[in-house]
Amino acid sequence: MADVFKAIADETRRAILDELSERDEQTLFELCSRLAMRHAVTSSRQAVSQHLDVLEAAGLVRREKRGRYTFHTIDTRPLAQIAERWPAKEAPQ
Amino acid sequence: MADVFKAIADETRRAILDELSERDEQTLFELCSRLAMRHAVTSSRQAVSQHLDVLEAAGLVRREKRGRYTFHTIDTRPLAQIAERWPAKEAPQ
DNA sequence: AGTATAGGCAAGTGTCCACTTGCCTATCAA
DNA sequence: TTGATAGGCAAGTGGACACTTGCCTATACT
Repeated sequence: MADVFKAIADETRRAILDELSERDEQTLFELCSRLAMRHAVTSSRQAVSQHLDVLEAAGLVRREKRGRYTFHTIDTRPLAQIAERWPAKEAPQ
Repeated sequence: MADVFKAIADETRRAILDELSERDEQTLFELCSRLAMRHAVTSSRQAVSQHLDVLEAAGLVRREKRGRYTFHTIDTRPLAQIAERWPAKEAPQ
């Protein structure tokens, strides 16, 4: 669970989640080009790949290999637990 | 908003939010002793104070000074926006 | 006035981490 | 089978940040 907090602490990884949230099942190269064009992310392919390692370790992204392509899918379930950990108070003044 | 992600990336700061979520309106010294006893946090007073600076900058903690005491209050509202940013998909398989 | 309590300010240190660089492997098309 | 595409592996580097240390200020109590 601590991995989830570390994962979303980085701006580039949040942009990756944004992008995967718009369009799922992207390959690494696809992600790189779309991040550059639509999210002003200039990171290299290796940098994005390392970010995907972190996101996968946190359970926020799943990888599925088919032939020479690896598709990436977002999994938002770990994020739901964050708001549940510190519940809103009953009566805001 | 980026400050919120940075703020909750740290284990000690999450423990501070846990503690304030259980008991609000604590002073710095009160927080330090309760963190040590109940959350196994061994950080110094200065360390906790610096963490509270970060939490305040993120809008997650408010400070209120009365006399020689400063009381700390949790504000969970910024956390609600996290789950909203990456909405859950409609039909999980 | 003097002392204890509650807390702030600021410089220094060590560690983690994002990113780069260079090279290697695997799959597919001609 | 040669080349292009898609991606992995690993070492090195620079900067951000959590934490300490030392000293200072302010409020309250006797």
